[in-house]
Amino acid sequence: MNMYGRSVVFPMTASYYCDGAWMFEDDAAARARGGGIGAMAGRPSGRIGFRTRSEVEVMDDGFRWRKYGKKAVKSSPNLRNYYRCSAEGCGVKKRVERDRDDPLYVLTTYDGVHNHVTPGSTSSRAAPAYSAPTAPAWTWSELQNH
DNA sequence: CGGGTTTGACCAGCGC
DNA sequence: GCGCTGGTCAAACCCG
Repeated sequence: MNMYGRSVVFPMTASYYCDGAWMFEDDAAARARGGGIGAMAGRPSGRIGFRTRSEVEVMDDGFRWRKYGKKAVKSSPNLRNYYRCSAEGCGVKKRVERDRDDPLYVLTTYDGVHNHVTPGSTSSRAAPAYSAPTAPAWTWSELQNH
C-alpha cells in the first residue's frame, strides 16, 4: 500500500511488447492463457517491455538493479533511466521511462535473461518463479503482490 | 567502509 | 561527411 491508496503498481489492463512489437492484452486474459506475461518473458530474445500504471518507476521484481545512467530522449519530455542487474555475470538490462502521453504510466523494458536466482526471494517473497535460465524471472501474480 | 546513485562526457550507429 | 540520438562509462558523491 502506498500513499496513493493503491496497494499495487500494476493496473487491471496490462500492455507489453515482445520483439519490438507492442501488444495489448487484458491481465485476466494473459493469465488465462497460462503464465501470462511470464510466459512471454521466457522467450530467447529476452526483450520484454511493460507499460504499467504506477506512481513509482522502481518496482521490486526480486532483483537488485543498479542505475548506470539516465538520458532525456528527444521523443519524450521525460527522462529515461537505465538499470542493470547488480549480479556479476548477469548482463540483464532494464530501461524505465514514463509514457509521453500518460505520465502516470511507466514503460519498463527488460533486456536479457537472468542467469542467477533472485536474491532473498525465498524469505519475503512467495514462490519465486525462477527455475531455469530461460524461465521467467517472476510471475504476473507475484508482481501483483506489491 | 561498501554499495549504490549521480552526472557529465564519450562513443557508436544511423540518417540525411 | 556531418549531425543527431541513444546508450554506456566512469569518477565523485551520498547514504546506510
